[in-house]
Amino acid sequence: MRILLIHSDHLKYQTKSKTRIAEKISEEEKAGEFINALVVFTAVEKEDEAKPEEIAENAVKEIIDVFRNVKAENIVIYPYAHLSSSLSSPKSAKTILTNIESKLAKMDLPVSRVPFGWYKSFEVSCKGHPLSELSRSITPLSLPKEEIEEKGEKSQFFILYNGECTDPEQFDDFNQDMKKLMDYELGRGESSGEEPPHVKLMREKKLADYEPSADVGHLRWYPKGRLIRDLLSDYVYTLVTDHGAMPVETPIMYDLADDAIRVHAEKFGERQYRMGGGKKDLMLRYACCFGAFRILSDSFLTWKNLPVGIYELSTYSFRLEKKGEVVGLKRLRGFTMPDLHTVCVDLAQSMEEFQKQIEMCKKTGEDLKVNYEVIIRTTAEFMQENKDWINHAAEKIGKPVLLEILPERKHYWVCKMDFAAIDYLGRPIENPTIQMDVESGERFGITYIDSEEHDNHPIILHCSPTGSIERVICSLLEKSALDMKEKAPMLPLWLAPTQVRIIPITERHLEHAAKLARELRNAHIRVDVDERPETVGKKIRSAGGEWVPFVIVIGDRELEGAELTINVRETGQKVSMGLQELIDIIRLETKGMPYRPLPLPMNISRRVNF
RNA sequence: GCCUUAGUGGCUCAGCCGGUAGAGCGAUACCUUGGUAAGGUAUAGGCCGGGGGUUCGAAUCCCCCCUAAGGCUCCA
Repeated sequence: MRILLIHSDHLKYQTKSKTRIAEKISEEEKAGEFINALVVFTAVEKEDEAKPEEIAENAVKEIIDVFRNVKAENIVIYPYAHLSSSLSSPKSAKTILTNIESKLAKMDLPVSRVPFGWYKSFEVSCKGHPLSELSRSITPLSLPKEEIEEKGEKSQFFILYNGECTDPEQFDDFNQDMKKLMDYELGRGESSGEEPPHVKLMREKKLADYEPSADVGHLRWYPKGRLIRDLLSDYVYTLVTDHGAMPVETPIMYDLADDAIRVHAEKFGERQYRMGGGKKDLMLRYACCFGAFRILSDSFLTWKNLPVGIYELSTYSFRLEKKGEVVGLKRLRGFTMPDLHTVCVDLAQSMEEFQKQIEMCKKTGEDLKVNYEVIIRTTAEFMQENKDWINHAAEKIGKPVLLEILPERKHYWVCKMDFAAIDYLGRPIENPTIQMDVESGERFGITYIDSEEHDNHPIILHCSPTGSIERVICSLLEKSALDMKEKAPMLPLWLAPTQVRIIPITERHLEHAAKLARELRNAHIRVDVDERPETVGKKIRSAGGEWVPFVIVIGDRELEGAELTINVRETGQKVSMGLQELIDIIRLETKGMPYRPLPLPMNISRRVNF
């Protein structure tokens, strides 16, 4: 918001004609005169819409401050659009201006407001002393931090284990990761000041890199990284469709003129990308909720349909995170999140579905070989009424779970469960999540017909069974950095860009190498051939650097016999076996996991060095 | 966003109390036809992040900006 403050001897105005957005006024409001008045010319801006309350409060503070300083007798709020080129909607402007007026009136200050949306003539005579002309930009940020945080009491934390609810201070049967998670949640994590290793790894392994020509927190993905993303996408797709969800795809931007969209968007405050462009004020989605809810509210749902899940992978979701918070794959401004929304008839059904989704989230940890620690967050009220259910949820995890109890409901959910991997530096990477949403059904006008033919608003579960794709890759890389202390780091076999590398010793072994490669490729194994004229030692080393799980050297011996010598990265051993045996081993280990072919030239010498 | 630190060939870094721009890896070429984690030789490659200032002279000193990392805070 921009304001221009003029300390005037007098202000006179007269309304002339209405504009399209004029407010209704009484006869006596059509003209006015004020003596010794502080005139506040005010333009409400687009960005103010996110935090109207804070803006009004800050404006009031600023006005009172100047008012007392100049010792005026009146305050006049004067809507004056010409102070800004990025105006808010007239509706928000009226709301904010009225709000400022009533706040000042409540403090018994002599305040008046000139009508909004009229063409007016006016006369103002400025006193001309040093403080008589001031301009200010009002932002929600100028509100001191402590005052924002004052609202709401603090959460309480407990450890849930074996049906017991214990004070974290009293509990000592922790695994290391849970201890780290708890320290972090309770705000007593210590930091070593190191860089998270995944950032170096994602670049070194040519998976992804920063893109300086985009905004902060948007990445470029190289073929190997893109392959891993695609495999993970395939994985989640199969997982959720196996659970009965229906995939959809929805737009990435939404019109803020829709009230439901705007209110849901405001949950994110300033962390949104806004777009102008034409007459519409648009936001970029920060999750798939918007599109999913719009589909659901336009659908005809009956109790017989429910529970029903719709699924979308958000390539991309956008969140305008603070610059200093954006890091590698852990925190981005553009990210890809699997997002499942499950519509349930009531709390009871959503609680039942919730338990199934816990199983699903747990399974992703097993399939990805990532250890999750779990936090259940709930409102005090929900906890009170559903103790057994929460205990049951915690028991499913099979190890101690952190429980956060919030005194009041601050968000759209009453209960959520977060699964976090612990990174190399001992900090959580929040991955899968399940949330029980009691608000959006009503807000988005989503209804279903129950068996008595009444319309009802459903409870909606939000679930991301893996968390964002980027964070999954982040967890995998962080884990491999931890592994590095003890053994050769690697990705799960089904995600390894190259699963088998063949190294021919000399030119005369090339043909045989190519033949083996063809056979492996036909067996749906990602295989490549390092036919560069380098020494065997060097090629072995370079395969090691790429974390290739199986390496086969082809020389005269292999030309003669059927047995191959295979370097197995996992064990660090050289094993002798036939080709079919290798194929069987790989098939067994990647069973049930998605496959995509190698997205790179099979010959190493033809590869681009990104 | 704020505070701290950093930015030098594609990558990792040295040079930084001012005086001709350095190394290793990688790349390219040639030699080597080599059996399990770097074979040899040569060559190319730089607006020293950008802009301004001080100076006879700036990668080096000063100011502003950009980008990155760490911390604060919030999240998937």
